[in-house]
Amino acid sequence: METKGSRSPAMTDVARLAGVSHQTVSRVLNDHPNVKEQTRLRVRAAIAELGYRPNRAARALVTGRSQLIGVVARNSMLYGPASMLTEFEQAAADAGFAVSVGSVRELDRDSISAVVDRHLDQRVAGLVVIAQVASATEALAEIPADVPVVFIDGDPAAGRSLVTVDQVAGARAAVRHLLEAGHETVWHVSGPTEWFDSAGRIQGWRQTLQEAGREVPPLLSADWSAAEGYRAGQMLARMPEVTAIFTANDHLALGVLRALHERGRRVPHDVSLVGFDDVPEASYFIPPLTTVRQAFGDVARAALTLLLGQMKAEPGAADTVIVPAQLVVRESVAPPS
Amino acid sequence: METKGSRSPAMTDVARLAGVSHQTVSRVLNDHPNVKEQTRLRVRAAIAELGYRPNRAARALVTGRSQLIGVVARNSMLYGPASMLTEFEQAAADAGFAVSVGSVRELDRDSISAVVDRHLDQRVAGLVVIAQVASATEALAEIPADVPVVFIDGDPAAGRSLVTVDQVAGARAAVRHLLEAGHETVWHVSGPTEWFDSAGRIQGWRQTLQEAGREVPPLLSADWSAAEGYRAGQMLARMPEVTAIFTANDHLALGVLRALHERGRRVPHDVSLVGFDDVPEASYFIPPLTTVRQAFGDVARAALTLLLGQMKAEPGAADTVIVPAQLVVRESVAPPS
DNA sequence: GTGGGAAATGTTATCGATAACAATGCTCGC
DNA sequence: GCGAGCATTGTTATCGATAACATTTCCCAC
Repeated sequence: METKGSRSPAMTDVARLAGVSHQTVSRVLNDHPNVKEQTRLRVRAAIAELGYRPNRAARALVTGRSQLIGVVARNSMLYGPASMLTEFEQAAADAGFAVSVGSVRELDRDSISAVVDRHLDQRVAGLVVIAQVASATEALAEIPADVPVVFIDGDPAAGRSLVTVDQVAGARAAVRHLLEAGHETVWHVSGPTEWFDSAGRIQGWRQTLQEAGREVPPLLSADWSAAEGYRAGQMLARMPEVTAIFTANDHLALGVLRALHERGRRVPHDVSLVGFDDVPEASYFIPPLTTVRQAFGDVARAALTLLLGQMKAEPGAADTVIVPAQLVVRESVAPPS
Repeated sequence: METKGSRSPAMTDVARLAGVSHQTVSRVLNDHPNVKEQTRLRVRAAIAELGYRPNRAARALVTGRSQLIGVVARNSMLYGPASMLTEFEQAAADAGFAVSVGSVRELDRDSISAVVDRHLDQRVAGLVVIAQVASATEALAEIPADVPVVFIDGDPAAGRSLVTVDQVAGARAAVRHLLEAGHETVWHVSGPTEWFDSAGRIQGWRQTLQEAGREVPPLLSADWSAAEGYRAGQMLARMPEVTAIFTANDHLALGVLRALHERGRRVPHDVSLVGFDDVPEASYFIPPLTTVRQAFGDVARAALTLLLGQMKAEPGAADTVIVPAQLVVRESVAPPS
């Protein structure tokens, strides 16, 4: 387009070409009502001819707000957060927004404040905080009240604008599936307990067992890694009474799978297993893993909708969207032998 | 900090408090040499007292360039690109830059141009293009020559500023490792052949076999998924002469692993297997996977360094950095039985 | 056909920084 | 003790958009 050696055209260039004032060009650009149709077309033509594109910096300066959405996320290669981010970026791009990521090593107050400040420097139009732990929610105190904010995965009870997957229901589906296969009870390898996601899954697991009048075995809590899944699996593999395991994500399941394999306990013949996430590889585990899928795309789109809503209307409007989770049945569950 | 209800302080506020002109404040901020030490301190104090932070939009407007680096990447949850992105964001943040991601469904010219244009709208200070296929490199024609650009994973022969992992050497190490274990030859399940990464790994595989005077078996090419790895694995599992397999990434290896398992061919007893990437779960595959690790952090930092270099000096300076890959030996390789 | 009011357009101020130039102040040599 | 020359600081213009207000145009009712 703008392969000319000179600088890119500004609004006044368009105005000159169209024979109007720059303000009229601005009005056309912003879809103001009081512009004659004929003028509008003339301006549009001039814009097209020059390949004009508005300078976002200038606009941001005068309006005090950019076409940029800041995302705060933990720096991690975890499947969930990473999926979330790409999905959100796609949705935002479709709505004409750019996304600036600010990742943070730990979700503590200070790190989050620093990233939020960086985003505010850029005069972001809104913020999305992927806040899987309570400390992240606390950091919201740092965010000025007039900046639209949406949380993903935060505390469902916080009364802030928030989108999250129905972890409890997902876990219930997983546990119910195992009970229905005939298992007496279900063991759970959870994620870090300070994560809301973990808490929800633990709660769903515990409730379902209790409602069915089953004994609730001790909780094994881990981080999200295959390594810790393996460690937990080594314990579980030694206990013959363990016939059904629900892990808080698929990578934990992978670790458990290997531990069971090493002790000669076969899945699903001896032990049934259900994961969470439905990572793309899950159907190629040995055996293919029954798991719970989270609709990250839906979460991302819902978050964007909430954010855009806040930009138009009052920021700070609390609105909670809970996206359902879905059990994906494969071959890692069977009746107890 | 700026919890006051009013707007955040501007440079003139700082100037007034420090008893200097706003220009002097600007000079302090930009580390200009000719400011008296005493004045500098006074201004610094005023900045701290007010919690002043420069308005990036205003700066971008007048300099024509923001403190924002645009990254163009394919929208995918592949381990490599995703790792790349987070690592780069970290490095950029440390250098005081924000990162705007622009992901794209396909790496064709049009999609890339669109994303690049969006970034140019934001007046990015530089661009990083994660360009795994040739079509991405072609799209560089759209990028004005005065914008610093660094490619990651692009065509090593393109003569553009580029950082990439030494795919050839990585593949050579993998194949050599298998040959040294005593295997007659090594089969290869590659990624999509139009990817530079794939091409490099194929080349390294082929070269190493040829140099050792071994027969080069037919290439099995796939996408990067466990699903296609499984399909390729089903074929390979049926062929008794296959004793060593090198897959172009770990997820392919996972699929192969399952296919071999299903046909009762044991790894590494009957078949040896080497992957590529070293995803965190790789040591929890059954058996733990020998693979090749790519130093994504190094790639990201090198890319940033190149980019900053271009910003200071001439953009367009061609400079190629090749980051080594490293074989990680685990348990999926053994001598042929 | 004329006055009123809305629709359409133009003018000027503004956002908050940097750049270019102007104007001080200081040091030092003779 | 005075002027050259550099170090330091201030003034004004500028980037490219939107906002607020001013002005012109148009249409219609009376």
